[in-house]
Amino acid sequence: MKNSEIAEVFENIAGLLELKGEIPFKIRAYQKAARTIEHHPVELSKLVEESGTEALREIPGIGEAISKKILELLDTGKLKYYEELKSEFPEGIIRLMDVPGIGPKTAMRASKELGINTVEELEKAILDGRLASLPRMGEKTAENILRHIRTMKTKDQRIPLGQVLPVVDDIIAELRQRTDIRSIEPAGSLRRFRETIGDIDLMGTSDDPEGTIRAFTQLPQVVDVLVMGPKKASVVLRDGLQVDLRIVEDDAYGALIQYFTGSKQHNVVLREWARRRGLSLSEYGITNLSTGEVERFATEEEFYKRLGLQLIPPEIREGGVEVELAEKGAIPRFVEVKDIRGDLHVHTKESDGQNSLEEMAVAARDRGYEYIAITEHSPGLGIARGLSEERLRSQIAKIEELNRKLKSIRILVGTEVDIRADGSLDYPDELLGELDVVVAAVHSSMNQERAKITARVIKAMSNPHVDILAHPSCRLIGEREPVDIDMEAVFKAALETHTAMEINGQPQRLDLKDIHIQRAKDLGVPLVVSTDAHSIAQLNLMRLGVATARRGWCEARHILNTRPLRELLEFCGRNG
DNA sequence: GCCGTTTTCGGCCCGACTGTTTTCAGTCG
Repeated sequence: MKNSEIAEVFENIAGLLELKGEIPFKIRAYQKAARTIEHHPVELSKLVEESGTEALREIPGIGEAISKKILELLDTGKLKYYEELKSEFPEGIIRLMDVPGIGPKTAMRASKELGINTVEELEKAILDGRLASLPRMGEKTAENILRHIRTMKTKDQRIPLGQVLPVVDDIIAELRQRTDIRSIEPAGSLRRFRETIGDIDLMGTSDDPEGTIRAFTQLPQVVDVLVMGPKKASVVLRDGLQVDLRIVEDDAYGALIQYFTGSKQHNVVLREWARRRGLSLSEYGITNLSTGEVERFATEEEFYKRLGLQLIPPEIREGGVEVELAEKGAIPRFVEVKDIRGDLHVHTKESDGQNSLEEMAVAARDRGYEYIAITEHSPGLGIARGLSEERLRSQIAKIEELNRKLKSIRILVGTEVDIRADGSLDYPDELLGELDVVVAAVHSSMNQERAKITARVIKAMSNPHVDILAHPSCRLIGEREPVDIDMEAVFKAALETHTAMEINGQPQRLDLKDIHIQRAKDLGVPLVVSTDAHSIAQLNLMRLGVATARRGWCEARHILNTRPLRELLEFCGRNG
């Protein structure tokens, strides 16, 4: 049983306990365990297999009772406690609580008194006025719930990060132009670079909050203003995205951005931690519980510092071990975009890219890179104008010529060679041997069963010419599920065959994903961060790839393309 | 149900909003 499935069971148990009216702390314990398991970098089945059943207890938030339940789930695929709990309630009732505005109390009353157990039945009961007749319910509440049901139906809940970033950049640029806003930055899951985003949260400081808020609600891309007060507004953009802007006073900025960056779980852990030390945290500052005195903070750094903690990078604020480590000063400096010395996966016009070879190389040079690998598709990918052997040979010649011309950057001859269904590669070994960098990737037969696709990919990695496995899971966020591959086996093969795993910065890919990156890093698997750019502009996706690496706790030393050219070529088995 | 530089028992994050109530329950982030 996978971690995500185990987490779902505990999430559901928490929901059922809420309906039952259990004490909130028990409910929170299950919720916390679910979150922790969901973000755990190692499959618990592997963990138990390799380190024994006791290893579960080491995970924070997992004690005796929950570890027993995990073992039962791993052994039998079922959990007696969960089955019994489910049987106490009508089927499907916890889904009612997915509707904003419906909590456990309302869900129970609706079910008991009105026989409502699905969202459809709920909608009907609102329309014929039955819901409003319940105690503490009224016309207005019912109407709001109905509105939420309708938006749930039309709106995709979460949007891929990459779609949101350019929108945010635009808004920030316009606000800077039109108002006297001083600092402005995103908070929330956007600042943490989660792979999908719900709403956009922006925070800033300004001498004229009201004027700034007004200008914000009047931006051309705004179609609807939901809330507008003196310090805060919520608007809806043309594409349906909701954006909140909050203007705060300078000396409150630190505590507020900390609070709104989250994650929720991180804040809970941080507040529990502070409470044990006699401090109470809120979005306004830090209260000393014995004196009642409140301290305010202009920056987040000061806020964490007052708690005796390192500044915790937003990317890892998930409510795991980060607070504990920050206390010991044990959070390392994570990789940054400026550490990256080159991009190892880009396309040009020759295959399915938009810019010429020289344009890409010059753009890379202008970014300050030392090297860039041109990695076109191979012939098997006809749809992407994959290069025939002859065309690849002629590209090698062109690159050699360009290398003589452009002095300050080294263009590496590469390929993104297709891994065929049987694990063989789409170019002969002899030709692959002439290249500086060989990136291999799966682009077809993605629904092969687990054992088959795992063996296929490992076979390709075992080819001595292959240096990097690109987008290992092949997922497209919100569009295509990852292939069913044994990632742990792939990582072990990577160690044996000296193959690097790619962290692909394309917004719909972000592949490897955060928890796999963390696991690969812990195992010592070499990693690269690449953009898979199909245009000059996409070279900027490096920031997404790097943020994803940071979510996997990577330092520069874990990332191959932070190394100088000579070391990189050594890894690839070339001598420069 | 979890956890321990106050505790192996008795705590457990904090504040705001909304609509329904006449002082607050329920929900949310």
